[in-house]
Amino acid sequence: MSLRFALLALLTSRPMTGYDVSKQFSQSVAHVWHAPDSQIYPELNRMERDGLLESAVVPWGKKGTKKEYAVTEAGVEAFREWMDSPIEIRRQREPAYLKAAYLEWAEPGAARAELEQFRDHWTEHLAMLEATRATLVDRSHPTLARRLEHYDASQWERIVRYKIFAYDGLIDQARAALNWAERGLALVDELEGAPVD
Amino acid sequence: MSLRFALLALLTSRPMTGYDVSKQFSQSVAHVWHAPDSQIYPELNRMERDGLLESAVVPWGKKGTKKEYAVTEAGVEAFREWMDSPIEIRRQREPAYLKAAYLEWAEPGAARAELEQFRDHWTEHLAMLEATRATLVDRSHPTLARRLEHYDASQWERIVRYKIFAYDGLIDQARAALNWAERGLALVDELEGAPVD
DNA sequence: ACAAACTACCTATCTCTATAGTTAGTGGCA
DNA sequence: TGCCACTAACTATAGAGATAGGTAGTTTGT
Repeated sequence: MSLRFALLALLTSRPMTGYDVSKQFSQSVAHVWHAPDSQIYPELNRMERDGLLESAVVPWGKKGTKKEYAVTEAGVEAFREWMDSPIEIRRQREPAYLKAAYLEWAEPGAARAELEQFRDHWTEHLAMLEATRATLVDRSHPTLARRLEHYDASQWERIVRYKIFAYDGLIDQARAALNWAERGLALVDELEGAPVD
Repeated sequence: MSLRFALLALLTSRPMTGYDVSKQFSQSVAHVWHAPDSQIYPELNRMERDGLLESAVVPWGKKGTKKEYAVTEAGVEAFREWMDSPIEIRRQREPAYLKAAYLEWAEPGAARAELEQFRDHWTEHLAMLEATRATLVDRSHPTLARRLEHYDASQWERIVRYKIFAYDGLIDQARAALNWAERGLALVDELEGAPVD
């Protein structure tokens, strides 16, 4: 159900076509709620059917058209209602930690490769999060900039601080994961002997 | 797909009935990979069909019977193969962080309630993880104790250290989440004014 | 003039998850 | 004897999500 609200969150910044949504999504909301375009298009349709969005057909080139979605009053209301209702707690589901608990079954080389892959993934992810956070701090983030236009300047600080707060949480998680992977690599070296090469 | 391997991991400690699995599961493997019994029973059947498990019918009381599952050679092989293959990276999907990014839409009271609920959940979860970690350190964890029986004492240290390592990672994540929630509550107070009460 | 890359918008299928049941025997106790 | 909690093992169903396609028009470069 969160996908619906992730899309509403994005569309409150400005009306967009499905294609825009699926592109913008991967650069912002997807950092907290990933979804592929094959989920986005049908969900936009359902949201229009449910009255949360309304669409206008916009010409594109000579023959082409595209559909631009805008959030309706009902959509804003639904989003606000979701924001004010308690969050669902997600259950732990982490293949990396599952594997870590049974690492005595793995070949030392495979154990090392896993942890390195995990470390590299989080290193990259962390860099992306920090870069995005920086564009929030200096307000150059395109979606944020568009969003602030609807508000009085007195509200800007408040809006930006919440977004930075969310990224700070993601960055903490990424740092913790990274640090854990490093310790894991040291542990494998200690228990299995340093790699022979 | 990880459920299958989570079950295999648990069943390598000793043969169990479906019921035992679903009970033990919630106290150990579920900390890294949660699943309800309605997923466990059908998956055990499929695993038997695929030759990873074999079952023996055991009498229970006067008329009752139960089915005890044991991991087959093929099951051990499949588990080892999974352990040696690269992990799938999970995509971010965190409703709490999604909401946090748009907290300017929430009523201050609702924002506080969310963060308090999140904090309380992680406080409780952290306590459970730390308690479980302690039973690994002193080797009183029942599943661990049964598992160690199959191994030479020289291997015990190695096996236990990996399990503690996994819990250390989970504990780090829980601490980071908790700390983030506390900072969030302070931020709400700063931006929306302290609660009137 | 043509290809390649990009914009736009889906569809199909399979698996995974969540939620909420059902049926039946066991063991204890009042 | 009846009741209740527990053990045991599912089933049914709907919705979410992953993966892998497809089709058609547009823009840009050669």
